[in-house]
Amino acid sequence: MVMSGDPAMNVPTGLSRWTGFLLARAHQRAHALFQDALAPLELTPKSFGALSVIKDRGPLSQAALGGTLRVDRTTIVAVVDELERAGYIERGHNPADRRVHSLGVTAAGSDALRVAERAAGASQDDLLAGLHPGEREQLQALLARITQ
Amino acid sequence: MVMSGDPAMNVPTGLSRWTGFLLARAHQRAHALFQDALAPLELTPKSFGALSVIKDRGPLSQAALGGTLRVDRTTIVAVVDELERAGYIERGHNPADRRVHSLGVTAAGSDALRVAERAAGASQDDLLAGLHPGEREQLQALLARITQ
DNA sequence: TATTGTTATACTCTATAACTATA
DNA sequence: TATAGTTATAGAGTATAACAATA
Repeated sequence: MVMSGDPAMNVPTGLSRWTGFLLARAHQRAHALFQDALAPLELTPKSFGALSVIKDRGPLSQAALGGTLRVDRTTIVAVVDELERAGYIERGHNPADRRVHSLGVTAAGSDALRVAERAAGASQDDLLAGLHPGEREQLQALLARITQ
Repeated sequence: MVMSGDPAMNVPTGLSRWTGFLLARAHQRAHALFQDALAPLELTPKSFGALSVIKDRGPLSQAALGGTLRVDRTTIVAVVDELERAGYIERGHNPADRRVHSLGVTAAGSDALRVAERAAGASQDDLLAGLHPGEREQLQALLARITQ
């Protein structure tokens, strides 16, 4: 009962059999939608992810944040700078180890995250507009299972 | 009967609800596997895609190739250079319009594509190792439907 | 005037190397 | 010695601008 084929010619016919190409296209679209949805909040998909992790797991170090997001610690610096400049997070001190920055969300960051999550949700609805609720869950579950 | 949740903690918990983040992770993994599989053949995921399109739709112009792959025509130049240098394609002439290059696959390119497709298939099996055949088809079909 | 292919250039993203301050 | 954060730098990847040839 599963339909294969090339429903909308979205991907060059011969390439449509490669999951990698479909993933590339789907990701490209998701990223663009996400980016547009978050832009008014001074957030990028990456900084939104960082803010979300800091809110969930904070206070945590920049190294821990980078490890969670799988981003190099040198790349994390700019992301944290950006979030701090926007007033969404603070670089606190860790009395137990004065090398580390203890990242925590501010009240403004918490508010921004709530708004951003609504915007992200709307962009996700846009991305998944063609799928029924059950199909969205299926896709979500299948993707989770091929993610290393 | 659909299972949601976070089967393997592959994505930071709070982020696992965002399809975009799962797509980013899945694409990142697929790209790495694809790249490794194709490297011995002097092919990248992008040049493999180009070779595949030229084989399927050739002879065609660089502009047409770029349009199909959604890659800027200035970016296509290097991809075509690379494939030509490897001896996989030829830049032919179009008598009807002397501006365009008529791209066609060589015999060596055809052979390389066959080998590359086997390698790509193996890397795809790797990517989808955790999914049953029916689930692979489901994922494929669902991805095709959110691809613009 | 518009289009094809090309080059030069710039911009984004990200990692490596090297530094400091701590441990 | 090793680690956290930082900076400078370099390498991909890709787009914009400008050009020659051709339509």
